[in-house]
This record gives sequence, C-alpha cells and structure tokens, in this order.
Amino acid sequence: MQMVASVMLFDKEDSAGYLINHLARLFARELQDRIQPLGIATGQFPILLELWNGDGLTQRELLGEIDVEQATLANTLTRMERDGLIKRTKHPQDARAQQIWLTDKTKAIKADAYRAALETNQEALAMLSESEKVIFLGLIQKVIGTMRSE
Amino acid sequence: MQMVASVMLFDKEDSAGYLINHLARLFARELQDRIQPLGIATGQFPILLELWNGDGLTQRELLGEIDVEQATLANTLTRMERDGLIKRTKHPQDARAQQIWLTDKTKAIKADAYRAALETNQEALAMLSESEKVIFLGLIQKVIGTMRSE
DNA sequence: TATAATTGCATAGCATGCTATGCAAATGGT
DNA sequence: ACCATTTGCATAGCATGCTATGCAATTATA
Repeated sequence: MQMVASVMLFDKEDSAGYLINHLARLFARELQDRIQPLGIATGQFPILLELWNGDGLTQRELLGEIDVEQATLANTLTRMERDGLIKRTKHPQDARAQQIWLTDKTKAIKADAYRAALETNQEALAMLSESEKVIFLGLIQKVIGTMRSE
Repeated sequence: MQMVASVMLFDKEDSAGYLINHLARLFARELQDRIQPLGIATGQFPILLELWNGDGLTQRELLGEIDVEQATLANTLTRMERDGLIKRTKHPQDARAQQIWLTDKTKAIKADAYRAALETNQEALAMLSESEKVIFLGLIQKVIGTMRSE
C-alpha cells in the first residue's frame, strides 16, 4: 500500500480516454434528468432527432445517420415501440423492412426535447468562452475523425 | 418525409453532448480491442489503475478515487473476483468492509495494460499538435469541473 | 430458373452504468 | 446500556451498447 508519485506511469486525469468517458457519463446524466419528465431516454435521443427531421425511414436508413451498431438500434427501437414513442409499419416494397414513424406523443415533445439538449450543452460549456467552445467542438470532431478511420 | 435545412433547430454534429458520447464509445472500443487479450475489460481499468498504485483498499476507499456509483463499483468488483482479477479479504477492523487485492494475474499484466492505454490515447490524438493536445485535455477538464459542480 | 450471396432485422448473451432499496455492522447521542 | 443514525456493501431492475449469430426476404449469378 505504498506508492511514489514519480513512479506513476499513468495519470488518469491526463488520459484523454478516461476524461472523455467521465465527461460522457456526466452529459448523459444531465440530459437524462432533463428529458425523463418528457418520457424519453438518452439513447432514444439520436433516433428522435432523425425522425423529427422526417419520419418513415427504415431501420437501415436510420442506421446510416446514427453511430451505433445495428443490434443496438433494433433494441432501442423495440423499447421505444413498447413505450409508445414510435410505430413500425411494413415497408410497401420490401417485406424484410419496416418504416418507422413518430407517434403523437413524440411529435408533441419535440420543442421541449430540443430545449433540454440545448440547455444541457449550454450549461456544460458555460465556463468556456465562445472561441473555446468552437475550438473544443473542432478538436472533438477531429479526434472522432481520426478514430473512425482506424 | 421532408425537411428543410434552414429549419433544423439542432445539428448533432455540433452538439457537445452528442459528440462526446460518440467519442467515448470510440475510445472504449479501441481500448477494449487492446486489453481484451490481457483478459481485462474497460470498466475494470480504472479500478486496476488504482490497485496498481497500491492495493488493500476497501471498496469505499476505491470509490473515492473512481468516478462511478457505489453499485457500479460493487458489481464490477464481483465480476473481477469471478474472473480471478482481484481477491477480497475481510477487513481486520470493520466486519462490514473488505480489502481488495490484486492477484498474480493482474500484477503480471500491469505493464502491458499501461501500454495499451497509452497507445490508445496516442493514436486517438495523433492528428493533434502537442499544443492542441494540451488545450484539448484542459478544455475537457474544465467542462468536467463545471458539470460536477451543478 | 435454380442456387448462391447479400440484405434487413431480430435475438442471445454480456459488460457497463444508473437509481432505488435493503441490511448488517459500526457509531453517536441520551 | 440503549436506540437512532450512519456507514459499507449487496442486490434488483433497468437502459445503453457491444459482438456473435440466426433467419427470412431479396438480389445476383451460373
């Protein structure tokens, strides 16, 4: 149970991976607190964002817009249908596929949900200057680009 | 199924929360690929980092160093014990508590595991200049600080 | 036009993480 | 000494995300 600081090979507080993971969980919790009253959850958010831009997409089409695996999307959609957040209808041309539609419930909360997400981001970045915010987003996008093409 | 770009209230590619979540998953997958051969998983990493600095801690003491909830830690420790990554012994002074110890297995992989984490970070940030790396980590830390105190 | 390959989804099984809750051991106050 | 509170940990139940696998419908090929 002894340690010497100079021997530490790795400080998690200076590890990009560790910090990003921690920050992602803080964001998720904050957003969850804000959207739970609307009856939706964090993992459903990206899907709803797509559908609010226009629904009737197939799962495959949705998948092209959202950065999760197919199985993750399928499971989330199942929960959303269970909770009355979406409807699935047979695709007219392809018997394997289904079209995914918003329900009245999710149509109704669009504005509140956007506000929740915007406020979460705003509060999180509140201590950054405008230029820092731009730099921050730019750096994240750059690292994502690096990691996606590995 | 129509949309007009000018009407979009929210672009997820400019949302800090969305980007951070995506990046965190990319990091997790990259790290997982590297440490799976060592017989460990991503959620165990912060715990092992602590224990490699000195073991024999109680769960409570570990919790003070790691940014997860108590129940999350307890569950992860249970899996680690199951997999022979740690041992738990009764605390000599407190019958409620246990001390947590590394096993030969986890002692042996320390260097490889550090290397895996360092390489993950290095590759992820490879497209950033040295000063950008410093700025990036600093901004993340700043946002974490903001969100923790809300 | 059969058959092979591909595509669209679903399911199984797991890890990580959360909130809520329970419980026994320890501590504090009277 | 007693009882109330606090502490340390475990468990239940859930969402999110992953890999691996299966399967039916479609498409491409021989």
